[in-house]
Amino acid sequence: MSRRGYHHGNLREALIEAALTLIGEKGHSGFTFADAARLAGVSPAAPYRHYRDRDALMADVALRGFELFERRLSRAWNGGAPDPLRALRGLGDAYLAFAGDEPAYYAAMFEAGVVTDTEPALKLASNRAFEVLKGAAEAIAEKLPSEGRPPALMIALHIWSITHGIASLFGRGDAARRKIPMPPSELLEAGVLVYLRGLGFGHSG
Amino acid sequence: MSRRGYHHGNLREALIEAALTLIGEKGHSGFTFADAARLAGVSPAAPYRHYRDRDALMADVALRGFELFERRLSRAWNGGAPDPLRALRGLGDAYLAFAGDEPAYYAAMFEAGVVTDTEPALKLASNRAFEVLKGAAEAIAEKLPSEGRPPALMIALHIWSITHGIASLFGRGDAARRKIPMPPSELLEAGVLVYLRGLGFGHSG
DNA sequence: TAATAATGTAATACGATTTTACATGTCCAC
DNA sequence: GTGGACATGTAAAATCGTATTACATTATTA
Repeated sequence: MSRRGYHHGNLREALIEAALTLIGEKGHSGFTFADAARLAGVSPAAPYRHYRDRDALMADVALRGFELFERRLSRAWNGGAPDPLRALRGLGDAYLAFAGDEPAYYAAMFEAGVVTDTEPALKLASNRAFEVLKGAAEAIAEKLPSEGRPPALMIALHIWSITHGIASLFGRGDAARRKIPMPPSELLEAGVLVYLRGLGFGHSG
Repeated sequence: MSRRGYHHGNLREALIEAALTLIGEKGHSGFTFADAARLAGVSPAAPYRHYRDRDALMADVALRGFELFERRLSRAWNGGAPDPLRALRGLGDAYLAFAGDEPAYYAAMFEAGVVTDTEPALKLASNRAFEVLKGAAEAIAEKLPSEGRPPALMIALHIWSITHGIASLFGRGDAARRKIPMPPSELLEAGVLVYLRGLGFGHSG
């Protein structure tokens, strides 16, 4: 992060670090390109060598966020071990922990208005993170009675939605969190258990 | 909106209108105080007579958004008529329709980083909107088997979370929407039905 | 090692933010 | 009604972020 001469040496990474710090402090609209440059110890024009504008830096933060997110979710899911239900619980906890522990990444990914469709790398990283959830839903679906079972994609979207809703409304690591009389992880676990019971989970099928 | 003399006559309202227009066009971070002033036809300093800064204007947009939201949700719930299940479906549809049709309000309420806890009026309006959901959850809970039934508050939080998650991820009226192969309202309805089945809805209790 | 690419700075133009002093209009007490 | 207080507007100016351009320095490599 500290530069040794005329050239910084690793400005791109330093700008990402600076953006994360500033977003964490003041929210996704509370950081400027010039702030990031100052924090990295370079002139206000230097960041333009690495990013077209502030939004491009934000998009790169989101990209790295999705990549980190995917790793965290994959590790938590752990291939469905020791059993799909426990692994799913761990997956939900990892999702909530990410939103709580990395509010800057989370804001860049989901709240800064970054459009994931236009940038292929961003779209890919976002899809990969979702694929972890989809894989989990498929493993769960196999344990369900086949009669009237919805597609695994729909199950994945339901679980993603309630998890994302809880994370966004109650599980954020900043001032915008709404307070409720229970931990978000408990709320999520209870909700998913009710949902899975509604799908006949645990019955023979 | 058009002024007749030295004084605007209704600048406060005009600024809200301008903010909604600009947020709708360019997202919650894509409008400035000066933009709003220009759109209202006044000097850049005029808005400061009505709002401390841009964030205060955004907070007022959020406040009005919550008030409108509460009216829309109340009307959709309609006291639980003709029956709680149908009314709940209408409530969910109203929630999604609000997010889709009023992305500017929705962004100010849920994505602009407005802290609802510090401003009493904002907190009140936000709570009132949630109370509609809570009332619906209570009406639904009465139809459930009493054994192992979670508190109505928890049911309300589950339904709020999945609805908000679907609205945020798939149901927004702007470019940040992620695309899925089904309408958000259908995804929500299916999810809530599974959840209610998991609570024993429809069984005798 | 010399040319070239990569990466930084300085200077500059422009616009947004925010304050201060001042101008104009509204409205209520009398 | 009218005069003064208050509300609400403008103008001007200081400060800062954005973004471009010309130039300076370092890294890379043929």
